[in-house]
Amino acid sequence: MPELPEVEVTRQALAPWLEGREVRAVQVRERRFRWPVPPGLARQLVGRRVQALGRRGKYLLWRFDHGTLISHLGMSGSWRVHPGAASGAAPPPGLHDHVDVAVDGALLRLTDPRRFGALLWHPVGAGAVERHALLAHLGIEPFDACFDGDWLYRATRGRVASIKQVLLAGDVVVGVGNIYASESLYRAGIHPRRPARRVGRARCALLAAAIRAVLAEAIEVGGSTLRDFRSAAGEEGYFMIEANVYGRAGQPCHRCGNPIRKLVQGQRATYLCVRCQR
DNA sequence: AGCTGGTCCTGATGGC
DNA sequence: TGCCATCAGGACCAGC
Repeated sequence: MPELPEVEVTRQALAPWLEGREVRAVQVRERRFRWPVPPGLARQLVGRRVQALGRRGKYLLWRFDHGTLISHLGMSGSWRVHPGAASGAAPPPGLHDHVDVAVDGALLRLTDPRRFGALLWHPVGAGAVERHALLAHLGIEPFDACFDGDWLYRATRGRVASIKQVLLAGDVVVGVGNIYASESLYRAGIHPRRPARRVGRARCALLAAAIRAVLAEAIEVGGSTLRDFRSAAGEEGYFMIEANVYGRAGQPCHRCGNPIRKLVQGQRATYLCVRCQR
C-alpha cells in the first residue's frame, strides 16, 4: 500500500495510539522480511514508552528514548489498529499477520503478504537514526519549505536518466512512487522519458508544485489510488482518488481527449498523454 | 503467464 | 584515458 501518502495517513492514524504509550508485548510470528526482524526485538521494546511517531520518506519511525524502530511497508505492508485489545482479545492472526505490538489500550498488527517491508531496530548508541544506511541518502521531503523548482533544478543537473526514473530513485525528493510519478508528470506537462537534466527551470517549478499538490491531495482524502487500501482502522471502501493517467490506457485524456498511452520504464508501467506531455 | 504499491544491491556505463 | 557518480537490471514475494 505504500507511497508517501499512504504512509503518512498510516502515521496519522497510529500516532494517537502510540505516542506516550508503553509497549506491553511484542510477538513476531514471521521474521523473514526484506531483512530479518532482529531477534530480541521484544526485549528491546517491552516496558518502553513511544515518544513520537515520525516519518522519513516512506519509513515510519517509532521514536523511543533508547532508540528508533524503523518500519517500511514495502509493496504490500500495512499496520492495523485494534483498539482496546490486549494481545489475547485481538482477532486471531491471519496468514500474513506477521507482527503484533501491544501497547496500553491497543494492539497494532503488521500485515505484509509479500514481505518486501522491513522492521529494524536502531539503538541510540548507533547515532542519529537519520544517518542510518537506509535513510542517509534519501532526498528532500516534498513538504520541506526548501523543496521548490530551484531545488529540483539544481538536483537534477547531470542526471542523464529519465525524469520519471530520477523521481522514483528517491535521492532527489522522497515519497514519489510509481502512481504519483505518472500523475505528477502529467500535471506538469512533462514527458516521463525526458532526460532529467533536460527539464528546464520553469518546468522544474511546475513539477515541484505538481508533486506537492498530488501528494497533499492524496493525504487529504486519506489514502490512495490503490485497489486494496484499507485504513488503519480497517475500514473498507476508502475514498479513491481519480487518477488522471494511471491505469487509464486507451481512455481519453481529461485535458485534450487524446487516448492515454502506457509505456514501460525500468520494468514499471508509466502512463501519459503524448499530446499534453513533452 | 504476466501484472501489481518499493528499493537495495551488483556490475556496467558514461560524462566530465 | 580514467575516475567515480550514475545507471540498468535482478532480486525479494504473494495474490489476482
